Amino acid sequence: MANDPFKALAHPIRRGVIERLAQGPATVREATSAFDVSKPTLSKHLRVLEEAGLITRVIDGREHRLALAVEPLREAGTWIDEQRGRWEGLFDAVESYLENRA
Amino acid sequence: MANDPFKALAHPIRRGVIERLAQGPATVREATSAFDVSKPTLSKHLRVLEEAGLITRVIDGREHRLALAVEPLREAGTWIDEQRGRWEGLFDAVESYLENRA
DNA sequence: TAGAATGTTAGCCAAATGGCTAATGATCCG
DNA sequence: CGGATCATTAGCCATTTGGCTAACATTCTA
Repeated sequence: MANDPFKALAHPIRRGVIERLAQGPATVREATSAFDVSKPTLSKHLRVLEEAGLITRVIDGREHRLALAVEPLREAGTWIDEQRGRWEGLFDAVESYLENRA
Repeated sequence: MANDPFKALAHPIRRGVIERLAQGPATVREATSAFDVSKPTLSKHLRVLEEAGLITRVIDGREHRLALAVEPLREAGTWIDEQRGRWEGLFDAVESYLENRA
């Protein structure tokens, strides 16, 4: 459990759902109406997001209320920032390495 | 061309290569020696990273010098930050929605 | 020049991914 | 009750992904 969040972000529809949920919680229908694929397909995408821990689900009657879970998103963002930060800390070394290693 | 960077980050080996390159440019061997898979497999992973624009390659004799290309990484990081930022801007609305919608 | 080193291509294969339809479950409402 | 609504499961299929071995191309070096 708590599957790879990067893998979950790999599909455009799933990123679209995240974008929708970032503007506020929503039901499945509200969160997915923008995408032109079948309901079962969307259901699968939601499952992937849920298993990655990126969204939470509360069942309320016949509706499922989805909400963004920021923590895994934060971790993913942090990972990216770290890599970028390290890289940008050694810009001197880079060009010389690429052009002509001593 | 300039394929989906998130998709490229979806595999742990590819993220590992990014981590290695964030510490400085490296040859293929240097960048991949930590991973216990065959050379052709690694070669494929590098191709994915390159097509996503996440790394650059300069061929120098028999060695290929790899370097991180920060720009797509920055864009991915920015996307995540934006979603998180929006979400965190409406924490009041969230709980009421989840618990009891008016 | 022969062999070692670096890396890629070609081709194969099993498993995962992403789509679909049909059917099901559960709930709301007239 | 009975139909409409919201959403999922089950099962199918084509494509993609990620791994492998074998073979090749290039370059360095003893």
